[in-house]
Amino acid sequence: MQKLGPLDTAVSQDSYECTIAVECCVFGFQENVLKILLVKRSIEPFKGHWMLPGGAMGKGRTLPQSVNDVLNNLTGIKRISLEQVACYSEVDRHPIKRVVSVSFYALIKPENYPVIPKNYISDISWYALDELPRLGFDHDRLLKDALQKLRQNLRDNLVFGELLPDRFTITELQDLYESILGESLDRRNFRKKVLQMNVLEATSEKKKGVKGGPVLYKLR
Amino acid sequence: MQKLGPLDTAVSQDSYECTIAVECCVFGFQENVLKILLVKRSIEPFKGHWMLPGGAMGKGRTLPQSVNDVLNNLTGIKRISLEQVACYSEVDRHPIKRVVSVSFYALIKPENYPVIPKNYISDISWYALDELPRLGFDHDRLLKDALQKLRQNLRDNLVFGELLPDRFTITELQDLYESILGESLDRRNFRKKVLQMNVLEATSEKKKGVKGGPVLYKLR
DNA sequence: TCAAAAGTGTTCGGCTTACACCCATGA
DNA sequence: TCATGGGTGTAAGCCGAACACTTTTGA
Repeated sequence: MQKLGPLDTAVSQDSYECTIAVECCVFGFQENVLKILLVKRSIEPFKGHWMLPGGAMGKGRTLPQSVNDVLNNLTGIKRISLEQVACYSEVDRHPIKRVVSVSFYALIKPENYPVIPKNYISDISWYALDELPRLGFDHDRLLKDALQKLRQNLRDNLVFGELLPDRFTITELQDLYESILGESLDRRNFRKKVLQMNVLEATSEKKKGVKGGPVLYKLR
Repeated sequence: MQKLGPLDTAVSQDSYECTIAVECCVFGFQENVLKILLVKRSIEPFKGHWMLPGGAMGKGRTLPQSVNDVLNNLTGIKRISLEQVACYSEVDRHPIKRVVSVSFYALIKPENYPVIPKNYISDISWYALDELPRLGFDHDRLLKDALQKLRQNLRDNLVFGELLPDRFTITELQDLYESILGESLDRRNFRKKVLQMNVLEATSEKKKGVKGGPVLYKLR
């Protein structure tokens, strides 16, 4: 076993310090499919590769704050809420230096957050999950883990963040669920289930421009 | 919003670096109750306080490796397997310097891992969960989160690590479950459930010295 | 022999699944 | 008017919860 640097988190002066990065899987729902926000790097390493937006934790900033900082600095997205996924510490996960990353996911409505590539990002785009490019670093794995966590949370809780507009039909909600879970669900059973959760409230409006004239719901 | 130190995890030379610590909730099952291994600090800050064993990540070491390093250096425990719980990044969680901690939990048989206080640890002890002292730093919270994760994993998977001896009775297994979950379970339902999971195998032996002569089981 | 723990089966209710027809609306 | 999607109910199977008596063993 390797000799430890510091035995104590409190007092040792010779602590080995290391860059902590945050990486964020920003999920959005667009054209009826679940998408993930990717950015293209214009610098080495992994120049020209698509990847999850990420960057170093700021001094005096917590990890969730840093995710917001990073997103704002790379994509223009501001103040979104996040869920922690996991921490990645393999020594060689970054080709140049040691970086420990903490990954997060977020659920947003793309139409509320116009994105622009900033700083070293040359391109930015929402990708459907089944049309993903190969990602830089170990972000394929990070994305896989985040999606799994999202699915788990969705099954447990019915939290769909702010992926839908304020008023939505049950079919739209079902499309969202199917898109996230990657499986199709029975219409009647789905309706029964979400209605008896008692979190939806029917409005008096109906959705126009679609056959059948479905009732619009809102969150209670 | 605060200016970011580095915008890029890859190239910037001026990255803000910070100590990463690991903290470990080592659970054991002793005298029929779930216990947690605590150590008493002999140095400031929190001198004289009980806390979870923890320490800085080592250079060139992953987080799980570092947990093992730290445990070995503080308690003598070697090579146990770990589950990641969460990452804690509040700026003031350490009174002297900035530390980001990643917490883990582990399940071991205390009789297999004799513990001794080493380095700056003045005392070490297994505590029942309902007799806990107040812990130093934010370890009360870390422990609470770890216990919740352990319970969740237990409900999902039937994984009880190596908390039990090789041969055990179903009642012993049930005692373990009740102790971890903090609730009592119906004997018949519990038996049915674990047996139909098909992970237990009855041996031809019966446990001696206990009334009723229960059959000993082992993991399949 | 008696006290304590082991071992065993059934019933009930709720939840999930599967499934088909009529209605409202836009084209 | 017709094609599309919206809206609805019921039956079957599965799972978890509740519950009592007999058997085995140690004391």
